Amino acid sequence: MEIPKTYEPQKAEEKWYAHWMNRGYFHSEPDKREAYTVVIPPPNVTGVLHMGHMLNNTIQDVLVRRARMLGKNACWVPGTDHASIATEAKVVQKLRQEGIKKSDLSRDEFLKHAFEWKEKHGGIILEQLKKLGASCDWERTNFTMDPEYSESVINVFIDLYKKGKIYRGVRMVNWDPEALTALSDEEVLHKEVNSKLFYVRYKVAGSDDQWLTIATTRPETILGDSAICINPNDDRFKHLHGKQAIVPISNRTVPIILDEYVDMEFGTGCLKVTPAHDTNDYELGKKHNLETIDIFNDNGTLNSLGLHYEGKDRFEVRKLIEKELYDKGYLVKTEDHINKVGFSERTNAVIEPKLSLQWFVDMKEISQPALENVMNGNIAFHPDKFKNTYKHWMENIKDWCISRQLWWGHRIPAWYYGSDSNDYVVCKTIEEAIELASAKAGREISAVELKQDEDVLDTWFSSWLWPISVFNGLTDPENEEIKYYYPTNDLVTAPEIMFFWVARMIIAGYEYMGELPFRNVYYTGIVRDKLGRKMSKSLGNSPDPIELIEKYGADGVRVGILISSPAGNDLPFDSSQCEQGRNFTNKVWNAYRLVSAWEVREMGQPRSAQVAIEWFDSKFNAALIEINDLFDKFRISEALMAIYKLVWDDFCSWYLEMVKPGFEQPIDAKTLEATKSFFEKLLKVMHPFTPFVAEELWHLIRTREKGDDIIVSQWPLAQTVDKKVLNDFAKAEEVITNIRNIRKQHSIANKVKIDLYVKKNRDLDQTFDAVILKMGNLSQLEYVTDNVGNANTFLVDGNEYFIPFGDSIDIEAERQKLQQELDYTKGFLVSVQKKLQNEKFVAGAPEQVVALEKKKESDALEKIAILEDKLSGLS
RNA sequence: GGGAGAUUAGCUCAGCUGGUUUAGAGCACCUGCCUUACAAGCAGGGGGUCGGGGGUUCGAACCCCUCAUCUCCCA
Repeated sequence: MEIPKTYEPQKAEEKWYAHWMNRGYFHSEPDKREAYTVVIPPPNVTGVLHMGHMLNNTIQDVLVRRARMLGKNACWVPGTDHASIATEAKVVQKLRQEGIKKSDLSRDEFLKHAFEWKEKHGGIILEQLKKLGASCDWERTNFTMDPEYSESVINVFIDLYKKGKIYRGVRMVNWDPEALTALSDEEVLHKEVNSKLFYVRYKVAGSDDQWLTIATTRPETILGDSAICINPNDDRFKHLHGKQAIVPISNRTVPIILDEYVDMEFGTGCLKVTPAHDTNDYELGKKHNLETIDIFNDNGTLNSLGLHYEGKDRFEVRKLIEKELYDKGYLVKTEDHINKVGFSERTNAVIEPKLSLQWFVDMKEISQPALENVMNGNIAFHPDKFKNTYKHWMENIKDWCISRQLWWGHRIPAWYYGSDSNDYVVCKTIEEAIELASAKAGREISAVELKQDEDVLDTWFSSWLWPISVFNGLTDPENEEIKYYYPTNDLVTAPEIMFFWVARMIIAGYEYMGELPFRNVYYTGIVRDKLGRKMSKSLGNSPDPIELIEKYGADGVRVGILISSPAGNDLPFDSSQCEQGRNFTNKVWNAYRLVSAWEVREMGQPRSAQVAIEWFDSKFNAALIEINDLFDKFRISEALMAIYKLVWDDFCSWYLEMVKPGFEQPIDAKTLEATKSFFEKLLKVMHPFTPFVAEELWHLIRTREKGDDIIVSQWPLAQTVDKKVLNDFAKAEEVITNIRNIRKQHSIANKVKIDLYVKKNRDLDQTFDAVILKMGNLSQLEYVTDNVGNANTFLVDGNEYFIPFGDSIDIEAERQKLQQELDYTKGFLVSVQKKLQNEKFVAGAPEQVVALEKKKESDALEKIAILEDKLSGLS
């Protein structure tokens, strides 16, 4: 059968993925083997695969496939996240297109739409992961709103409440006026924007014409001012102590207070205090007992306290009020100003600090073990520089606002029965609520009187339980699976969600399992485009991963995305890398084509093949040891590069060329067998990176029993490395390269056989002479004692090599070449001798270092003598 | 404003406890080859005063100081 000249990935990918699924290789059940567990960072249920997912999941698959081959019981749990804000926003938008307003729907009606949307779009991303080759245990697919999962979330809320770690309170929160919900600090992105600094003057109360001037970026909030604050040490304003000021437009009289918080350098040194609309002002307000005047509606328009601006949007009011202040003579001047403004991560709306009644988790105490166990290395970060960032955050951890004014998510299990802010109970069911509320109120409370909290929990309040809840560790703590699979082994994720997710999973792990959730965290970088921009939908600079897979094959894309992606470094992605990956799969394919064409005949094994096998055996083992070590250090892309070079350079370019019989010549059985067995080992180490082509070739290279699949084969065991063989071969390689060079310089075709003479000045191992003969296409290799005249020469390890060419030799070129080498060697000698002449070096440096320098010196001297001798012989 | 990290070839990165390094790899580039596995290939080659300056040391890409530039995180 004719084997195609290029590898065709599509068919192989479909065939083998289906085969793996049918054989149940991805499925894991607890057994006696050591468990290796990875939980997927659950993508948004309605999301689609982007390059970040590709990177992240390829790394996970590489780790999982290798663990499986190491004989571990590998379990990779997939699933999706309900992503409350993102999903709800999408559903709202879709309904709007259909002419339905969310506010016209009841909660249940809305949730029905949301679930329909989830059924329709949910899980697309998981299907896409299959195309990539992800070997997830699909029977274990989880969703953060699955009934049992939801139960854990609610249980944890109740438990933390009972422990006094969850409280309800009025706090300054980040308000998203578009999504109409509170956000956690982590969901707010701060960006620099060009804005204006407005200088506005306030009249000092009781004076005729005494003014003070404040500077603000938000003049519209003047209507909510409750004080003016100055630094008590500011000599400029001593005369204002104890006075009051009149707020422009609203004409309210507010106190002038003193606090060292005010930066005397910034603006005018006078600060307007608006406790309802600025976090720092809120703190000031609390300290000085100021009135809190909230002038905004939830959607960012002004309310009745905004006077004649009622109903207008905050940004519109900013423009209008500027004019009014100017017209009335309050606006002193404006300046251009760059400041940082918070934006909603989801809706990109400008965040409004807003006072509201929300639920919080008290983080101080429960986060302690999470900090300790990362700092002491029980949980390892790769790269570990992220420990610093983590430490900084954990040491300054703030309480976590967990309530969201949304419907899509886990509804807060709190039940209200009265008008007092304390008239509520926290429990799972309305039946319990009736009981608890009655007890608390001291009277019979009926179901009708009870109203469940309208809010849902922050999505991360469910994802932080992910490594536990996918094994039902909270609802069924004694079950076999949680005991077997938890703690999981490695987590692969992006540093952006270190606080959102990683830190909180660690916290939940210690709080609920008394143990770490995973041992290693591998942080990937951000995938960027060629220009260094983050890949994003809005920029349209992100290639569609599925199209890439169709074009380059899944293996090609996997290689392309990993080839230059060290942990924690951003990955500037360019599709040419996938081309490199595809070329690699094609190279291996063609190596197979070559080997498959060889026919065995009973014959002796050529010497060149025999030594080639000896060499590659050591070479492979040396590389395997390195590859294992790189894996242990989570240096995944370096491991891939080591494999790439082992396969392409060592196996294809050297080994196969050495054992390859002449055109249409047969091969001996021993060499073919050794070659096939090397090939199999190479396919095994390739398999985690390029699973499809590896499986395909595994089955082509030999007929296999049922169940003999590479995915479940045993990872090669590293055997002994003969360093002498490697060393001797390196010298033979150098000789061959020199021969090729001379051929090229003199345009001698590869087909033309040439002679090589060797003058032995030193011990010379002749093991690889047969290889030199073959690879150099020599007619003979002869050892001589005298110089050979009229020849090209080169030096390897102190021995002289001659290739005579009769008349064709270009003496001048040869002289130049020798002179160049001589100059370099002399320069080198000088640098070595400088060291050796330095008495302090000889006295101070370790013996070995000095001995090495001496060896370098003698080698250089010897080389110089030979080169000079040759040069003089040329004239 | 606070914190972390980075700066090595055109690009992306290695270089681990300072000494086998007048610095390595892959890609890109240049030259020659359609050599009968692969032109998605083969063979060969060029390219870096290790961001600038100062210091410690017998010895610095590596340690210290300083300046510059960039990235990320937090407020």
